[in-house]
Amino acid sequence: MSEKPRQQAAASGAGTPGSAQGPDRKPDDRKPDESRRDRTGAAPTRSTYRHGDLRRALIEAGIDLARQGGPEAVVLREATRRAGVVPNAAYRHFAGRQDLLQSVRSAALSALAEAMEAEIDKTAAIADPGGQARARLRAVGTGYLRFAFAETGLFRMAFAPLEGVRIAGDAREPADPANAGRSGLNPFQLLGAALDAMVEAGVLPPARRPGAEFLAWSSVHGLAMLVIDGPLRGMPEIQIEAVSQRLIAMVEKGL
Amino acid sequence: MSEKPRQQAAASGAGTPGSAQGPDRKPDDRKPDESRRDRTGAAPTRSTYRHGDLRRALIEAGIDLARQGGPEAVVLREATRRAGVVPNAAYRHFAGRQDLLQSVRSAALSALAEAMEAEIDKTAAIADPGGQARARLRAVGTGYLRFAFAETGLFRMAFAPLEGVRIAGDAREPADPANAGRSGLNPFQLLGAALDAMVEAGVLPPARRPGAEFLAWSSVHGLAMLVIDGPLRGMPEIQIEAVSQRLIAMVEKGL
DNA sequence: GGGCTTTTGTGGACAGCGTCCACAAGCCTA
DNA sequence: TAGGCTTGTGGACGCTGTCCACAAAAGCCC
Repeated sequence: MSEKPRQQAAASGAGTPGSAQGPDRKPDDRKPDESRRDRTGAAPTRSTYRHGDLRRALIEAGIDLARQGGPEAVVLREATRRAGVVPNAAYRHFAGRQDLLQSVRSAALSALAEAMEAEIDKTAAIADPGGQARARLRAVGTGYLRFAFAETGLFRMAFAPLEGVRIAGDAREPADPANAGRSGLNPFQLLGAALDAMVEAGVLPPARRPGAEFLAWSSVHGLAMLVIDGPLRGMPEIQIEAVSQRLIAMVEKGL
Repeated sequence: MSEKPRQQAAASGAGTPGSAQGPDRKPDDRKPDESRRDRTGAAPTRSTYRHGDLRRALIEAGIDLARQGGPEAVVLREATRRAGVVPNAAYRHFAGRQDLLQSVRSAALSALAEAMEAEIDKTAAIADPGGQARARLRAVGTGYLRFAFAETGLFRMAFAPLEGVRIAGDAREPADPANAGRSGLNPFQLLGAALDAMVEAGVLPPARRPGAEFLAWSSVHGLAMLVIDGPLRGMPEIQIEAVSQRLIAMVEKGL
């Protein structure tokens, strides 16, 4: 997993001390980004002074960085480097590093939502409504945990503290599309929807829904955190399914 | 404690751009630290070239920094500045920033354990063993959550990801005294002990203990995280007691 | 089309950070 | 008293985020 947090002064300067790519940085070595096509419809001109969609490129670079090093690996200068652009160019699209981070966070949250949706999709074939609703809740937990373990960097990015900003928004608030998966729901709304389905299918008493939501949120998120970098680190993935199974039992039995 | 807070790099450089305290840094403005007394037994000499207990001073500065800014606010140079020492001096006591952070983390963990113990102490007066055991578990949860909200910076410090280091150690492992409260137990061991007491008092079936531990860990920790910088941010503290109450009901009813 | 403004990227600079190296001051022991 | 060990100093390096002034491309209007 965490091999090398990448630069950031990390440990030793053993990697690339001075050389890097200092003086030979020319605008010509910029990679031919095709994303600018969609602006003019024509082929890109030879000159690449204008990047085309730098904002998106920076966010994608940030996601890549976050994927393999978490929030602290999202370094503004490195993102611009990958986009083939000078550091200051980022300030035309973001107020600063925090702003970039926030966009990367939204993307990470969206990725989490999609991972959960993928898991939910597998339950579509179940005919029995009650069984389907239960399987859906289980899928929510499984997707959440699987993502946390498979994409630890992105998961941490999704929940990094960031300058007094609320993360995913309350489940009762309208969803920010940037944080949502293809269904338009953010991760926590997906969980709420799963509980709604259980109530509707009659496998969860309505009176128990609020408490169940609370408990499910906390326990799934807490488990992920404890496993990722807490005392439970290194828990075998086989247990994930078992834990998700337990989750639904917990919710149904009430609290 | 801290005589001269100096200035703090904190957020942006917008505060004091240039001046700082450049050339007038003299060894004479170092505060007369009395901690070096215990080395010689005599009064400290006039010369303060030797600090006396720099390691401890740096950790304490780190705790102070973490308390009001979380892990990322623990800046090595600022810690040395507060200790009245040149940045490199830290390297005589710590391998680097990560190493300092780890020590600060241990201290934060210990503070958490002590906060929990303080809450536990309040339950000592209860006569009925079953009631006492239940109150103790409730106290564990309350103490954990209260600390998370009252000392958010330290709490985040306690659980910050740090170079592939396990945090509090497994509950089954021997306790690291540096992480423990006055009872010698770390936060998670305190929870385990509370569950043990419940089993012993006969209010928790032994077969349900493992699952209960899992659930209690995850839900309390997850709740704290979600409230601190997740979608639940800003939850009124009044609810904390209610949540702790729920926690015990949950554990007893099983999962 | 030519000249204007607006957008977007460049170049250079600054302070702060973590870290490394060589050296000096203090203390301890032979 | 001479040497050696520990601990703090001074100076440097490369990295970071951010600010400023300037230049290139694109859009707009006549």
